[in-house]
Amino acid sequence: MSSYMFSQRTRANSMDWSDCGVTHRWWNTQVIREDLRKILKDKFPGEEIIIDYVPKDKDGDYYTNLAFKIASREGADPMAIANSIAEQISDPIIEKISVHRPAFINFTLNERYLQEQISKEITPDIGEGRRVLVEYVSANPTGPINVVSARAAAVGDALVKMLRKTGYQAYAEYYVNDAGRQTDLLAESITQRRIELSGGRAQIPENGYHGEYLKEVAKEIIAEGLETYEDIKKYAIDYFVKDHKKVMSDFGVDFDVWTRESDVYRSSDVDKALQILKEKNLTYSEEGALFFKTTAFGDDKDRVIITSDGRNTYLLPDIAYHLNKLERDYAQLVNIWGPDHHGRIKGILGGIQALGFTRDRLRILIVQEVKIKEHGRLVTMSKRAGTFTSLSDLLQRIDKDVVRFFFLMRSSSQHLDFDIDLAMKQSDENPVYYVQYAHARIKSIIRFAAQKEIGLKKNADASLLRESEELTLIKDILKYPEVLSDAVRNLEPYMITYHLIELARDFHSFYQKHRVVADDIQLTQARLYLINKVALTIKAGLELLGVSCPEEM
RNA sequence: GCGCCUGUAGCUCAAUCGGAUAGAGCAACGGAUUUCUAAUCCGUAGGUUGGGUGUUCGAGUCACCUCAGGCGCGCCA
Repeated sequence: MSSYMFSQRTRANSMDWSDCGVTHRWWNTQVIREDLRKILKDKFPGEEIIIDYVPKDKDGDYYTNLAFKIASREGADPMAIANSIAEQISDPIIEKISVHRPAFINFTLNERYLQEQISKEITPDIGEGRRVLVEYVSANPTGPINVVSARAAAVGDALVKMLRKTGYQAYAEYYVNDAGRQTDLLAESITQRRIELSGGRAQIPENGYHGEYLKEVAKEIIAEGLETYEDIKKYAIDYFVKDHKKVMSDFGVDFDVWTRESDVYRSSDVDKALQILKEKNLTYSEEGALFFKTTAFGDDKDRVIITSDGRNTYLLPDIAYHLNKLERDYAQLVNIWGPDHHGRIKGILGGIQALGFTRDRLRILIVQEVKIKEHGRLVTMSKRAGTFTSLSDLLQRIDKDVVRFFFLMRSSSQHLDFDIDLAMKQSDENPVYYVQYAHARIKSIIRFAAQKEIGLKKNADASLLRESEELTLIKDILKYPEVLSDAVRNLEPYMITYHLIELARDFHSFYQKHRVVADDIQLTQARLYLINKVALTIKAGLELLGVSCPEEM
C-alpha cells in the first residue's frame, strides 16, 4: 500500500525508483486540477491525463497535453486531435477552451466557479491516516550541529508538519550514534585535550576530532573529576546529545523520539538482523571478515558487516535499527541524510530487502551541501581547520525565521549558498520579510476596517470580486492545496515557499491598485473577505515552514 | 580507479513523468505615495541553459561523449 505514497521524481536526492511500482500520481483531492482531470477522464477513459498550469500571460488557467499523446500514438495530426478533443469537452466550470499550436488545449475557468470555490476549506487528505516516520539530523554526538544538519532539520521539520497536515500520522525521530568507532575516537581525542590542559602535549589520533571545542568538554571532565575512559566517553556523549537537544529546541524543531544506537545494541535487534541475514544465506566469510551479499540487491559489491577483528561495521546496526523502525509498524520510512552519507544507501536498502520488506518502504532523501557565503566570498568549512559554522553560531547572528526560510527556499536536492550578509539584512532584499509583510499588511487593513466598524463577514458576496488582480489572488489561494500536495508528493517544502512568495507578490500588487476599505460597503466586505483568505493562506504556509507570522511589523 | 551531485541572466535560484516566446528575486537603470503599513508597486535592461552528437512533432529536462566544480567510496559513520 505504501508503494504509491510518494512519487518518484527522478531527482538528485533519490535513486532509481523506477522499480517501486508507483501507480498513482494524482490523488482525489477536490482541487480544481482534479475536477478538470475527471472531466477529461470521463471522456477519455484509459488515457493518462496530465493537467498543468498555463504559463503566466498566456490564454487560460490550466492546460493538458493530451492531444500530443494521442497524436503521437496514432500518427495523427496533433492540431486536429486537439480541436476534436476541445469540441467534445464542455462543463459548467469551464468558461472557455482554446487550442494553441502545436497542440495545447487550454482551459479558462468560469469566474463564478472560482468565486464559489474561495469559500471552501480544502486540505488534501493524501495520507489517509498512514503512519510515517521521518528520521533526520541524527548527527553524531561528537561535535556541534553543522549547517547541513541544520538544513536537514529545517527540511525534516517542515516535512513532518506537511505530512501531518495532509492526513498522515507522521513522527519525527533522531537517531543518536552513540556507539561504535567514532565515539571511541571522541573519547580518545578528549583524553588528549585533557592531557594538554594539564600541561602535556596533545596527540590527537589522525582520524580523531581536532576541533577546539573539545577543550571545553575536557575542562568540564577535569572539573567533574572523571578519570576512566568509559566515564569520559559517556560524559562526552551526553554533553553533545544535550547540546543537540538544546540547539534543536532553539531552532524550533521537536522530535517525538530520540533513539540511541546503544539501545539498539542492548536490544536483540542486532542479533536478530544478523540471524536473518545468515538464515537467508546472504552472508559469507572472507579473510576473517563477514560479508553481507548486497550484490543480491543490486549493489556493485558486497559489504563487510563484521570486520576481521570482530567489530561490527556501521551497516549491521544500521540494518538492525531499520528493522526496529519497521517493526514499529510504519507504512513508510523517510530518512533525511547529508550528501556524505550517499554511500550508505545501497547497503541499507539491501538490508531492508534482506529482512523481507520491499525497498520502497524506505525513502532516502539526500539533502545537499550548504556553503556559507559572507562578504561575497564562500567560507570553506573544515572541521579540521576549525573554520566550520555551527547551527548555534548561525542562530546567534541570524533570526531563526530567516535561517529556516533560507533553507526552505531551495530544493533540498540542490546545493545551497547561504548568504550571511543577505540573511542579516532586515530590509526589502530579504524575501522572508516580504511574505511576512504581506500578512502584516492585511492584518493592518482588517484592523483599520474594524475601527470603521466594518467587520469580517463569514459569507461575503464573492461575485463582486472581478478585477484581474482579485481573480489572480483567488486562483493563488485555490492553488495552495495543489501546491501542498505536490510538495508532499515530492517531499520538497520549497514548493510551498515559492508559492507563498508568489502569493505575497500578487497581494502587494493588488494592494497597490485597489483600495480595500472604501465607500462601497459590499465591495469592501468582499475584499476584506478575500484578503483575509490570503492572510490565512500565508499563515498556514509559514506555519508548515516553521516560520513565524507576525500580526504587525 | 569507481559512484553520486552540480553547471541556466552580473549574483542566488525556478522551470511539476520531455511541452508554448526558459521565469523570479537581488544587484543596475527609470518611474510611482493628499486616502487602508514604501519592509510596497510599475517599467527597462540582462540568455547560444558549460560544450558537442543523438533520440523526438517538441530537449534546460532523456542517451552517449566532453569540459569544469563539489562530495563520497577500498573492513569509519
